[in-house]
Amino acid sequence: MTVGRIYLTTPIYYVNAAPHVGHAYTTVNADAIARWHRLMGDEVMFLTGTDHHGLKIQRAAEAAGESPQVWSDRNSQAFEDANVLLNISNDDFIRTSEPRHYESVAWLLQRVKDNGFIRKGTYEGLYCVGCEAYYEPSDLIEVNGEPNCCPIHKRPVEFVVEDNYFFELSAFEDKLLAWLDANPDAVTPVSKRNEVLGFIKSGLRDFSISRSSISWGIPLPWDPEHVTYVWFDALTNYATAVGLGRDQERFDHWWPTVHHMVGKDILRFHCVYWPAMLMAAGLLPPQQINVHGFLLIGGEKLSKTGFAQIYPQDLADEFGVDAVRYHLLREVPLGADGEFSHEGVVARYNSDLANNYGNLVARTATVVEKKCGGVGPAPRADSPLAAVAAEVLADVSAAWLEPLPAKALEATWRLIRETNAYLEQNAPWKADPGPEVDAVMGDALEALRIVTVLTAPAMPTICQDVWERLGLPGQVLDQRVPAAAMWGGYPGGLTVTKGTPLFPRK
RNA sequence: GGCGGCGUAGCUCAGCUGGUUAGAGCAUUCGGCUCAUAAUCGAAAGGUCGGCGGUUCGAGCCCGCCCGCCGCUACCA
Repeated sequence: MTVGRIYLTTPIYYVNAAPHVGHAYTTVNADAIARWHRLMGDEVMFLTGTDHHGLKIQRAAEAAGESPQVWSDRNSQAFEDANVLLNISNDDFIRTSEPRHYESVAWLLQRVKDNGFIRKGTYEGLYCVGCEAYYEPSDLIEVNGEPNCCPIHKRPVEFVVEDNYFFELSAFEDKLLAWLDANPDAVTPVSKRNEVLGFIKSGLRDFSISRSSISWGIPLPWDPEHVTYVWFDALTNYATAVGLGRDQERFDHWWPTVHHMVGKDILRFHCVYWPAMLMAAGLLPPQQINVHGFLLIGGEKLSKTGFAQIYPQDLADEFGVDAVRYHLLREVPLGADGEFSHEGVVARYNSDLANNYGNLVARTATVVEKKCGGVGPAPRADSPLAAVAAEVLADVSAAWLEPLPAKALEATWRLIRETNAYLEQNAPWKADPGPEVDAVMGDALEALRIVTVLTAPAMPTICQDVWERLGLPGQVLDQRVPAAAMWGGYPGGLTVTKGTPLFPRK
């Protein structure tokens, strides 16, 4: 299966907090998928970025005595730094405070309004002056016998009526259901798709898209007294980056090949609001939205266990960037929540990386050195490993496209295990140098070559290292699957280098 | 309350439209090997497939009830 062209996104991260493993989880998964598609020869655009608007940012900036622009841009840099650290291959990095985004948001809003899906209305709510925010009655608490108090400021909220513009989400129930019905894979995994369906079927209500009480945001084109409130601002970033309203040709090139990678907390906005907004503008909804769960530490959501936060830099210092990437991709499959622990990282690092992959490279190189004069022989066309490799390639390819990186890596490791067993069975270290030993070692080298191609999206740097140890020229990332992962690609006659352990045991 | 999902070896999980002795990885035990990062290979052990009842020639997979756990139930980024 070839996709041909794909536009991948991560959410834009709110610059209110520093990047942690949760962000890394989403971003690394999206990155590996993007790299897999490049390996397939697909034309790929991969976007990530940061969300700069909203009251929290405005407040935090004020508290710091800075403009929201300066404050948010500085915090945004931390996310760019994290991307560099984690070897993220994004083609663009968007900030919602950029002029291009203001242009695209204004264009989209005007278009939706012209199509008749934005109306003026009044937003009535319980407003806390201290928070400058509205609350739902269920959020309020009782303080000293006084009901309806703000949970933060512990004082009564006020009933306020504010002029707002509303997006007529209610007009899109049928269209959204029809879209999901016609595109069973539009939302993955199925459990999340069901949630979306349930939500839509329960009835959709229009939502407010503007605020006149906030100044840090994008003004509405037809009423500059209001700034855009959340949805049209944040979600539109995906369209901004490919030129919505500014470069029609470019936009048409990439839309709607877009695949969004999002956490389950923002599922509804991406699977209901966003498609409806696009439809309202006469545009097509996203091709796919991949919803993942949360990393848990001791059963608790990462972001809520403040003291227990783990930062990518610390993990990278201890295990190396590629090992961290591998772990994030392999340990918790996309979809459900999963436990993240230091012990878990160590265990998987030792078993998968040090004992299996790293050690296979080491033992193979040593035997080639001792029995083949350090020159890697060519594999046999009819090697028993050839059939395994073919199955693995098929499984791995399918898994990356689901997309389930964890499943893809698990399938890849099968070839590593089979190769270790193959070496055991043939025990080339016992035999005298000759055609038999050459054949076995050629097979092992070929299996390693294939494993390394298939693993490159997950661990680009280590795999390039292995690529060179095998004596192969060029860049592993320049290889193209499936051709480059088919049996028989190792030419033989190349100098094999052992080198130091790729993954020293912990 | 409503809607949805989950509960399978010590741990993390696979098990498509029901069909011979229920699978994988890790962990454990035993044995082999010694090329390798005390890595690796083989074998074994380990499960009343949450419980009860039903449909069926036959159910982990279908139906009903029960127990336990979780998610969503909107303008919070």
